[in-house]
Amino acid sequence: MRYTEYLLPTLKETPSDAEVVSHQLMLRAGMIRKLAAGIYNYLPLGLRSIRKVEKIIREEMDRAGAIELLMPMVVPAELWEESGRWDHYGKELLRFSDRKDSPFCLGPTHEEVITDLVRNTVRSYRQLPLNLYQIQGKFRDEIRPRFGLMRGREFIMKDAYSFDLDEAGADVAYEKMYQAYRRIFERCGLKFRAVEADTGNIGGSSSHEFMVLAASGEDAIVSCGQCEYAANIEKAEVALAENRTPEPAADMVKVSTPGCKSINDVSSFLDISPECVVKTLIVQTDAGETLAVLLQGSHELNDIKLCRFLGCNEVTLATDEVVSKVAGVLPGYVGPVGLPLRIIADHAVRGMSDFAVGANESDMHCVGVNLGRDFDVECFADLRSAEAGDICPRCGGVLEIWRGIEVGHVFKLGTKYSSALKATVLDDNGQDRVLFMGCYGIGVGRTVAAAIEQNHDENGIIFPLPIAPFHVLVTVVNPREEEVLAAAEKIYTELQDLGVEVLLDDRDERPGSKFKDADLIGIPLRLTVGARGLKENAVELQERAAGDRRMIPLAEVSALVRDMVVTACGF
RNA sequence: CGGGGCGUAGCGCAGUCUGGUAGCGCACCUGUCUUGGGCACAGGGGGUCGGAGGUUCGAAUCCUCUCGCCCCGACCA
Repeated sequence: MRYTEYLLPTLKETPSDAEVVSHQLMLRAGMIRKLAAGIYNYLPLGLRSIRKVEKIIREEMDRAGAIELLMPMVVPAELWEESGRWDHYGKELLRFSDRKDSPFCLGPTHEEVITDLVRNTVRSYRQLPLNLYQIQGKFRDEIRPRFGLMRGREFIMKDAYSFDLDEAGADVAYEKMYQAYRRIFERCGLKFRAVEADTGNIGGSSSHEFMVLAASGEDAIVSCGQCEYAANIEKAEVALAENRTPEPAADMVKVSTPGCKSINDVSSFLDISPECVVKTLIVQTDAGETLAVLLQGSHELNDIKLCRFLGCNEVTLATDEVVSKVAGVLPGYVGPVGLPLRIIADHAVRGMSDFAVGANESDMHCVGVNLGRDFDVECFADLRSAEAGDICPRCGGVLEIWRGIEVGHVFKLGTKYSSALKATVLDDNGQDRVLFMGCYGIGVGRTVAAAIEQNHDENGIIFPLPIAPFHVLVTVVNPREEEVLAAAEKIYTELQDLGVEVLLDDRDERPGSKFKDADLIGIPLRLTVGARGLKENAVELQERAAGDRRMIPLAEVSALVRDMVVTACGF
């Protein structure tokens, strides 16, 4: 492709409404343009990158035995009513009526449609297992679209749905998808982790998220330095410590702690470590219960674990007013001794003795407090979030914390949709059997955005070769010099004949502008053809990632570049 | 949906408080010049100041309503 015949509108300045780097760079590199909140045009350069990801996905899905189809984006309401989600999905589901006033929605996900298709077309267990996928535009009327392609309202998604006769079959399908996903993100050239995830409200028993590691990621994940264990922080288990309760050595004493409302205040005022303080959090559930949760001072409450433990949907920290009413004191001085509430505690508290707690009196704490002697708790549970340095719950190694961007998610759905929509087949005994399903999603645009989030510098994007819009950029230093232009065009043609995707910057611009644009759009390999090098019969090769430059003889350059491309993405 | 902020040329912004001929940088067009890290000079085009109503001799500026967009929270690929 010749730059002068292409549409590649780069921006020198950063548009003010773009907050995160990937969004800024995609705008500046001329990959996307916004049409409305959360809705984007994919410009030629951006589309090329997206198509690369799609191609890798297709190849790996096909390899794993999945079959591509395409479902409509517009879905009749009756299917959603049948699954019960028409009433439960909320405003994210964009609803509208056709000219006959029949209700429809734009599909934000396609469990209903695929299940309907399968129940109408698959009759026998002999047609199973089946895994159907599509790559399609989705629409979710997000409350708050943001960060460009990272969280748009309209977005491109690969969604796959597996159908099996029984749970064991579904497990096999799940494992195949898990492995396919690993290959997909490896082939994209991304650093990622597959983590155990909370199943959220889609339901189902087991689930993994695929997280592209990036400092700006919205999710925190933990992974073990020694073994394969990795999990979303929402779900990461905390290994049980030895938990022998040391014998109390001190008497409980009330001490004055004026103005000490936080754990840090208390521990530094009393000159003890935060690990010797127990914090008492008053929480309220959506079921209307108010209770106290005890944690070691330095630990963080994990409200998802707490919800799961309590069997409720939501917990919130009680307001100052509520705390005053139930504990008789403002937050900061609440403690378990004499507290007239249900009290549960994190496992770590079980191993503590002679600790400090709030005294349920303003500006007062108690020290030398001990479980069992001074107060009791109803039970112990895993209620805190894992931290860097914690012991791995699987192998005893040390846990690390990373930040990640969720680009893929695999779920075991069980029979939730198949039973709601009565998707059954006959088994070998002629009996109706409800299908076991799995669903598997990848955000295609988000994967490109995450790749940029993970791979950029102050000058622009640094594309991993397998998903770069072009493999190589050939910069013509001065296209007005005939020998220079001719040499560049020769390389351009040679490379194309070798199957290399090349962008020829033949613009009559100053070299500086072209180099700046080259850095911005992040094509991994760059050849600079100028009079200076041609005198030596050579061109300069620069890798965007490493930045170092070397001169390559004209006669060798095309083959060398082809080899580099083949090595990186094996086309 | 709750809280905060912004709409002035394609992009980035000033001007708004204190009403008085709509500006700057970049980009764009023409010409000359220049060509290994966003040249230089000269000339030029481009705006119903988000929209509607109001106050006023006069509104980008003050008032009312409205639309759009961004940021912080709960949701998700």
